[in-house]
Amino acid sequence: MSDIGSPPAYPLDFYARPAEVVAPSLLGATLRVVGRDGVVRSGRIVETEAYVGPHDLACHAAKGRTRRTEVMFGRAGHAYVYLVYGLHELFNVVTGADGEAQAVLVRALEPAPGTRGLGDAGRGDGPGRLTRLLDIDRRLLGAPLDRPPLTLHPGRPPPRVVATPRVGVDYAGREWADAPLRFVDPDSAQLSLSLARLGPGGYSSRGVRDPSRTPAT
DNA sequence: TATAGGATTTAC
DNA sequence: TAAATCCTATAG
Repeated sequence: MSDIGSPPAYPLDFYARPAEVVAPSLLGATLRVVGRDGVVRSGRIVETEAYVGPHDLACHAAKGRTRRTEVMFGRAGHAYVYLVYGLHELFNVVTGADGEAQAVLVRALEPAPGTRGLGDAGRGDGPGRLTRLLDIDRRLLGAPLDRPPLTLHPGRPPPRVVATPRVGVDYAGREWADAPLRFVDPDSAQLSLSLARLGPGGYSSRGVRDPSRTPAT
């Protein structure tokens, strides 16, 4: 099998940096999966979130080291996949030094031409949608990202990157709920939430509190 | 053992 | 606006 047309996968030490550094650097990268049916599916990442460790109250590692979060406390560059709401598999990459328990959640990607899911899954604009599209589930928990069936490859970085608060973590308290740890390519049409353009170079995300306004209590 | 709630998506 | 659906964490 030839891999001509795509650069080699990132080495595992690429991920051994802080999550808030790795997360924006993954925008534009290509995530590739060999599905259970042997079909190769891939897409260009356009939205990520950083979960920076046990002190981050939105991070699963804040609950301590459990069987579910065990892989987060391990080596960078491995997959942390878990089930939310009893329905959706969410895909993360472990980052940072050993034991720091950080991860980057991949929230949206643009499907590569020809990439389609097993059923009718054809969209990549959401953390649950993209895993269904690429056939990612917990069978890949702990899998390294530098070899099949799961690989991440350098791609064309977006011209701009916008940071916003993370989605769905209001329970974590204001400090962590408001921290700008979500990174998006604002020029992509495949984001999990739409961005409203404010002006040249200025963006605000729907659902994101405007700092110039008084926060609702 | 029982119960509540979640890094979401979809349908009514 | 609520259901779908199951795993984890916490309480008893």
